[in-house]
Amino acid sequence: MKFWSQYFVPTLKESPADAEIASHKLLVRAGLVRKLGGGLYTYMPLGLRVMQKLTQLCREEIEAGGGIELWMPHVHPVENWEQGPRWAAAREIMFRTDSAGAGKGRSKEPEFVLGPTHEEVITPLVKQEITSYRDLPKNFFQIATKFRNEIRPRFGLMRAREFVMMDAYSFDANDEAAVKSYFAMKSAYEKFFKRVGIQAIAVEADTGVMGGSFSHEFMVPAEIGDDDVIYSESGYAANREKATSALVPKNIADAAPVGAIEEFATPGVVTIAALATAPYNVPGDQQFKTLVYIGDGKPFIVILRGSDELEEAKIGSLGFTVFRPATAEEIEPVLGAKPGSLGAVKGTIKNADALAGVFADHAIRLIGNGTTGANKDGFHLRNINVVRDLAITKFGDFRRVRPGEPCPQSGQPLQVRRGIEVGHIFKLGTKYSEKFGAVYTDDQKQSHLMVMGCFGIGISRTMQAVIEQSHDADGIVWPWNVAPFHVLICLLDPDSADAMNLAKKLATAAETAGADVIIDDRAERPGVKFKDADLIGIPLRVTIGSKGLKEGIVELKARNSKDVAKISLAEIEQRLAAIVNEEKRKAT
RNA sequence: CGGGGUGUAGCUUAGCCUGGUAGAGCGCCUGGUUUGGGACCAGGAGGUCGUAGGUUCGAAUCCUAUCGCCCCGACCA
Repeated sequence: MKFWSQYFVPTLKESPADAEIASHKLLVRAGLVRKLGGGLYTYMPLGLRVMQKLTQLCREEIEAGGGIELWMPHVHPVENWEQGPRWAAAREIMFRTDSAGAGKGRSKEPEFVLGPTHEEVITPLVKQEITSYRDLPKNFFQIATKFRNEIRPRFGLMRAREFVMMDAYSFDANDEAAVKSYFAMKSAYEKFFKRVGIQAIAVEADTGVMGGSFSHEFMVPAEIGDDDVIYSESGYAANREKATSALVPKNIADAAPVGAIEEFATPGVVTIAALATAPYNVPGDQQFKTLVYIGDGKPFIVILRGSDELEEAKIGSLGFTVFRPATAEEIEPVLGAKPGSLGAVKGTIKNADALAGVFADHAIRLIGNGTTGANKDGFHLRNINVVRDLAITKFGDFRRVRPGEPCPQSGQPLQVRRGIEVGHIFKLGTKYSEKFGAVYTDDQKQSHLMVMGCFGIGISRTMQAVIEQSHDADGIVWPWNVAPFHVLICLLDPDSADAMNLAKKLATAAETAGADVIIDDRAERPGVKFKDADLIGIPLRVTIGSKGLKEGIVELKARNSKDVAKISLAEIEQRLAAIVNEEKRKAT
């Protein structure tokens, strides 16, 4: 048991000026964290207790799902990252350092990075240690600090530059086994979030180059979330980056040409909207929108309906390591016109050979014959037929889904809501094992690449997500399993030896039943103690007051209820133990 | 990185527009009265007004630069 007067729970009456959302304010007000700098937080004693509980729950479920815990360095030699597949894409968010600060004296300074995640460490380790199919599958995990130099940290622990994450890495002999590992982890995640006492739904997530449906994010529904979840009543749920709809029928017939291409002057018209108004009157959904990107140094084109938005993440499926929108200066020499008059009609592209490809969204088939830029400033072309006229390399899904479109599984209207990503599971395949040479020998003496998966749970972010999902006007309402303490004994008259003895006796009874107990023995007025008790959100409160003692009772109150039960001194020990046992049972 | 905002005591802030002795509430310390939902009274400590320049007789206030923080966007392995 802990005594509040000797512990450290610095609660605040007022919200800090730099916190905007409820969970961030409560984190600080309840004395769980303090800020050092943007995205950098100290876990105060109470916050650390919550983190430790989350960590232990996570450890138990990941182990039950096949994980083996280890601990890797957070300082990584840069060579590991240079050898890996995503150095170019990841380096921007990595903290970089050298071995000795300034290190001016030496010509060659070893260089290090702080680990944002550990594929580049675990894969070489496994390559070194595992060479036989007999040692597979293996799934290693750690629960440790991660460093990411986020461009914009947000909302306290929600997106921090240093944070705590569980990261697991599975190694399997083949694809089938890797899928098995993947779903074992998915089920471990579901059990973990259930035990935490938080509603987290698995949604399909962007898989980048892998394709298929082998990435899921675990989302906590919340308005302040960073991600949009697209879902339908039928159970379909996907991150907007990944979501599709049944807007375009699967076997839509290609439209026949309606006539010869006609060029027409559109002076000053450089937007979809402008072309949609008089005198042109070409509706957005009859225009071809031509976007130019630079992928790994080469320009490429994406064609969408004028009325659609590009979902940039979906470009990831094209296989470029890094990509970005092209600038007007980069576009003109390739297409021959400035943005606003661009098109992908065969023969109009000034330097078609420079292009890495022309990728078209399926939805342009709905246009059939439409209008697009002429690659000549101030001119557009009409009667452009998708099949006959456009220089398409490949069709794909690149558009951003809109709410109301039919669900790809059930046809019901899609809906959207915000979510906080608290976990992500990913079937990696052989992307890393290839780079690092992680191979094993099978029972036929054949060498094969190991098939990998990687899995993450944001532990510190989950702490805040719990608060975001479970609080009221007075403070936090901790679910039993992650509460920093289960029972708060509110000692209104700490100077009374009888009251103190009773508090200790009840604390012992609750502890014996399996609860963590804190006794508020501060020399504060009752109002202060009650306010603080609600603020820090301990599930069970026992109030020992001199009035009650005269009547021979103490009071029992649950944080998530308004009811106050008066229990006689004769019964209280037993009742308290019984309630603790019941709460433990409910929380599993 | 673009846009916006902001920086005054441990915390929340007023003052800035219109330059002239830096103010309040909370918290803290001392004493007293209180004691079941953030008590009251009296006294007290605590601020180079983010930093550096500049303008001025005089700068928290005006100007410039710079740094930090917050929000929106972009970005997000």
